Amino acid sequence: MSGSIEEVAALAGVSTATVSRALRGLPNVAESTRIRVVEAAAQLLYVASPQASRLASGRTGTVGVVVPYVTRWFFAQIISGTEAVLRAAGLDLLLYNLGDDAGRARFFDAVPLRKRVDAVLVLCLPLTPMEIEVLQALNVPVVVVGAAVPGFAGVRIDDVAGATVAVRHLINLGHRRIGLISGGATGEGSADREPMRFTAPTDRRRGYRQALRSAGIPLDPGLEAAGHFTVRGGEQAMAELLSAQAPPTAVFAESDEMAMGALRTLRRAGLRVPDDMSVVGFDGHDMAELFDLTTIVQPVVRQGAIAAQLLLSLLRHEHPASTGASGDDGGGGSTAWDMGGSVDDDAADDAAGESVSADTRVDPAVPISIVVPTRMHVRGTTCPPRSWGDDVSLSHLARPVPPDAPVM
Amino acid sequence: MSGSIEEVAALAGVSTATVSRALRGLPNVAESTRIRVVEAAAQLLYVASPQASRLASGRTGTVGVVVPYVTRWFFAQIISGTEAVLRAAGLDLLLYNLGDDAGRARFFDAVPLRKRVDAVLVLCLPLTPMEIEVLQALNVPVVVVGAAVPGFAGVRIDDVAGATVAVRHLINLGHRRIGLISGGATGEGSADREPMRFTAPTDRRRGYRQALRSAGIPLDPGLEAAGHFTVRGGEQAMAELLSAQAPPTAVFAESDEMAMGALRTLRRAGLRVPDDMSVVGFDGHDMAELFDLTTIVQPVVRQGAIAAQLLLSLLRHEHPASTGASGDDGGGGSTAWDMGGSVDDDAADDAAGESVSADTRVDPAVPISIVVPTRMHVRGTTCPPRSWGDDVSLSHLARPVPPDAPVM
DNA sequence: CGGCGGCCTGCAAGCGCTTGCAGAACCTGT
DNA sequence: ACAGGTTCTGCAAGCGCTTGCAGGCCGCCG
Repeated sequence: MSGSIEEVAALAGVSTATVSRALRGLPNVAESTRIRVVEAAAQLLYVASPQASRLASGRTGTVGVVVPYVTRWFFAQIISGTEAVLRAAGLDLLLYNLGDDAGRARFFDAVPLRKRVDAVLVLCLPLTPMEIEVLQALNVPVVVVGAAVPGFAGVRIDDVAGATVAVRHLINLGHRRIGLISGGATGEGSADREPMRFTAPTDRRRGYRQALRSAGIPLDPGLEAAGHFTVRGGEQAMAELLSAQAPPTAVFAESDEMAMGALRTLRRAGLRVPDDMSVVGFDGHDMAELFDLTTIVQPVVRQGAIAAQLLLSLLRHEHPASTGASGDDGGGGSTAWDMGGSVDDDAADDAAGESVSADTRVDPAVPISIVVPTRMHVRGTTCPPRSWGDDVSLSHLARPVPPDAPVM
Repeated sequence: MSGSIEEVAALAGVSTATVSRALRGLPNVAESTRIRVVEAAAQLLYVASPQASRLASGRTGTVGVVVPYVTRWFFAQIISGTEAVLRAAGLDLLLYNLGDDAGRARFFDAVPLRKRVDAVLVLCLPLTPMEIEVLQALNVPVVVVGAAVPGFAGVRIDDVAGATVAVRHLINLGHRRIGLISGGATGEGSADREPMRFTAPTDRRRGYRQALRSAGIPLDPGLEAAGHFTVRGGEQAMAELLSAQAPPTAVFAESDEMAMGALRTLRRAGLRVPDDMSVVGFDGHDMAELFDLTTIVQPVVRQGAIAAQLLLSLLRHEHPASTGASGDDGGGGSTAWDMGGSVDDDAADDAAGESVSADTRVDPAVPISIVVPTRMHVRGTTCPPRSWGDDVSLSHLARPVPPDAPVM
């Protein structure tokens, strides 16, 4: 097909070694030479063969991205942010779509990543010890988005805090009977559970409970309904809550999709939102706006971008040994950064911006963990309970909490 | 890292050439030898270096997938179908997310695919002649999904027919003033138009008009509103239609997302659906069910899968020369297959199943074009017009058409 | 029994780059 | 003017596979 490095070398009157160095911008090439080489390359429309470079250099120039389902809004968003950053850095992205439990097992059995990637990005999977081991055996940097996995660097939000803010919002509106629509695994062993076992549901449930507790509202197991982490799951959970003998006046759904399902059930039941029932979601799904849904917005595209940047920085600082925990500092914790708002963004996103600079690492042995902030977007699905006073019996127990009070 | 082919060769007591052949399942290896080699490889956990194979063989084992936006439901679905098939075939998928016009230009300028892929899959982009040329210069098979591009093989639905079915449904319900919510480019030159210029809007509009015409209903430009191919676009277009002096009693939206936007506008305007206004969408979006939206469902994941299979078959039959049009048969048309329902599916999907077998090609010189069927899913957003008879003046013009009459 | 065609296997020449090492050319300071 | 640096550049040895070609070994036909 198109020319090889030798032709360029010949045309520029230098050796292939010099062409290679010049084109890659290595420092030890005279500027005049570089210009000659670049021009020759341009003239021949030369593009280096990635296969050859990879073989010779031992770098694959590729990052593996492991995702539960590409089709889910959330993951597609993250991939989009990741792709932009990786491409800008000249890296290829190798996509692995798990699909289901079987696919997940197949993936971790076959480890199709061996010799194919320089780094791995894992989305939202709370990895099992065995899976962690498999990834570590790859001996490349690993970054996890949307889950905290011991030993691996990560980017995520604080689900507990986000959920707390959501529920506190409802409390402040005057609600006392607040339901939870949870995406957590239902029957522990049953085949009906959410296959990927995301950690978000658990954490968000924790945030829900915590908000209630700290407001002095007793927990009521009858106000917690669980289902799949999907629209349908939300529909069913809401139905379950409605059929309770003392239904809530408001619900917190652990995802926007579940919240949408809940809204549908409510509409079918002839209940009005927010008059009869307030609903809060979580995630900041594109469609949430369409439902005028109050929700906790997390920067999604940006988490993907940050994760990619983190990966790049790990790739640059590639240190021999230590692909996981091996810290000689006490404990095996991780360095956590809470990020305020700030600077530039390659991939445009919803909220404020963060960035990870190249040399921000604290201690190479301790994996970095970046926590990006969420914010509440109050829309039209929340308002004070219909007949404020219904819950008089409880209301004296609740102490109002300012919505922006520190969460923990 | 892990062993090389030589170690396997040594352990199995054969040459590296034999290991290579044995592991790839080439025919000329004695079965006993193959077993020994396979065992040795397993014992050493040997995995061939893709970089080395690729360099030596000249095949990249990679397919480039060019997509307007990964974040759009539709494209994510297609990618999912494609990924499954390609992975099963042992091919890697290199994702190119265009993002916007600038990204598109950048892509076709730099042609980042050169020397990197054995084939290219392009999603829904009506390619310009220049873009076609660029892809042809790659000299690899190209398959286009969701658009008919002369000279390239493709997989798509019949948008005109689908839209016709949708509108005919409304006509049969008794509607005579039927609006169109179009995603077509608004101001031709304006920066406000849909950047990617998909062909779906144009074709679906054509179907809309055709259905009206063949029912003897005169076209009314005042009943056609255009906007972006998004929820917001649908919102605005619906608002435009409502503000007309003689609003329609039903609307056909060119996508489910636009239909959702339309529903929102209607709700806000206090109109009830379907009583005051019937709405039909197009695509079979996951969320459509949530809105109980009547829509034209197209198999999306499956189109991605079929496209991948088509690509595989092109890769297998790789014929020298002819990467595009070069047919010696009269005309430059393409071989079109209309597919009925049938058999197996690697990637599970919505409706019936199709499959492309390896040796179905008619004439290597004429690019294959596969048309998959759509079907209408009638849900709750359509019903007869409120006051049947409002349009008496027009109704005598309309001749009812059975919903399942042949479309063309 | 010689020869011929098949079947397996090994040899070795790449595939097109990268990079350690060494040499050439050019500075610097003394 | 010379030793000791710097800077550039070229040499050539790989990187780990694939594959055309040739050769060895058999079995079988004439």
